[in-house]
Amino acid sequence: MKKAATAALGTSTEERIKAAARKVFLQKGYAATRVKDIAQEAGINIALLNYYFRSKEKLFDLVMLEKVQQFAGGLRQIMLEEATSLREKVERISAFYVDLLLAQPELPVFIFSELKANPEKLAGIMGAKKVLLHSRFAEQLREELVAQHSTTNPLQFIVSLLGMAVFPFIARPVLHLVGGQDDPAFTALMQERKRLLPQWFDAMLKTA
Amino acid sequence: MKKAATAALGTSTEERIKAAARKVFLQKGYAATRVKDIAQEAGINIALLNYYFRSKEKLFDLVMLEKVQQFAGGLRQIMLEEATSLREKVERISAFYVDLLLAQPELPVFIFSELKANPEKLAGIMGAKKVLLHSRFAEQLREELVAQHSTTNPLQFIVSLLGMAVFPFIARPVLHLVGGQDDPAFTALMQERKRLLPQWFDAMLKTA
DNA sequence: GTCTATAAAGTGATAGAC
DNA sequence: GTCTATCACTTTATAGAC
Repeated sequence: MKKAATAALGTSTEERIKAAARKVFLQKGYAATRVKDIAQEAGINIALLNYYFRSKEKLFDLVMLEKVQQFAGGLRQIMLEEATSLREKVERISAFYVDLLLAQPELPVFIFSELKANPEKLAGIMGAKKVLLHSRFAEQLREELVAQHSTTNPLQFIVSLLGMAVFPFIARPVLHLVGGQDDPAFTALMQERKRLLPQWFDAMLKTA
Repeated sequence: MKKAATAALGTSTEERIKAAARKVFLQKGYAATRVKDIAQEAGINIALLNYYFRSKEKLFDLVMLEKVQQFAGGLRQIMLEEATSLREKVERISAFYVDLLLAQPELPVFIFSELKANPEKLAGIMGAKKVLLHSRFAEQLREELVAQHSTTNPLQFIVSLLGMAVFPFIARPVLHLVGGQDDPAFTALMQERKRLLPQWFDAMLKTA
């Protein structure tokens, strides 16, 4: 079988290795991951892993970039939208993180833990500065605060919203002490937050 | 100099190693830490480190336990208080985390990252289940929600409050893209949150 | 208590056969 | 493309001198 043909399928060796890398890196982080574990998970050996990706670090960089884009890309897109209202943006951000993180609960700890270990590697995450300060979302927030005669920094609201959306997944091991390991209750709580967060955000805005 | 006399000072060898371990483990996490780095930081060698603490893991366990107690102990104490009002508890929790995490910004990522790597090691963090469900704070929250004719799970509010308090420090590398590395602005923002969080928490409670 | 030297095992990466 | 064998290096821990 030729390279191209194999790669076109969902199960090319290269893709199997990448999938294994995603799983192991997200579970253990870069430093605790052994290349052997990835190879084993992919059903191949270390030599082949290096044949495809040259080194552990290069393979990690691929995964890290992909995960940062998943985590921040959706947020960025929503915050930059020109047409949607402030309220709708908040609803979409809440739903985005609940859905994303129910599917990949390990994502936040992975992202922030590896980001701290390598602050330079992703310097200026997708124009984070612009998004946080000068996105349409930030503008709308400023407008709303002016209308409420509030002088509070809009960043305070953005950080709080993201904290409410993301933190439960970071503290998940603790929350699982209440309700067991598989925990359908946890999922239900998170789903309910799609409704709660926008409602709360509104109320916070009105405390000028 | 005798053991006791030396240990009584703030700079006994044992304490110097522990201090170095705190610094390096918090900065890099368990897996990425090299015992050599700790020894170097303490101005001694690996043999002496093992003479005092037997192994890297045992030394780590000491640090981890200490940090978990710092992080969760203060919260636990506040939440269990019988006398203080709900509002005052929220104020104290907000101030507690702002002060603690301004002094040790690396604490949250360290705690949750290592907790995920070792969920069993700290099974039942200081009676987390009791604190989250049956503390005086949880009771007061339930009472308040009943008064508001709300059926929302009190846990939703607790998780949100902690998220708003802790998350900014987890996302600190990103927030530092706005404002520079030393960033007095970050400190000011966090200080302001001592006032904002209780105010917001009140408003959230009233959205029944 | 503290050090030097070294053991013992692990780890990432490559050479070379098929 | 994929494997086995192996290298070069790191890392934790200990033995033993002082």
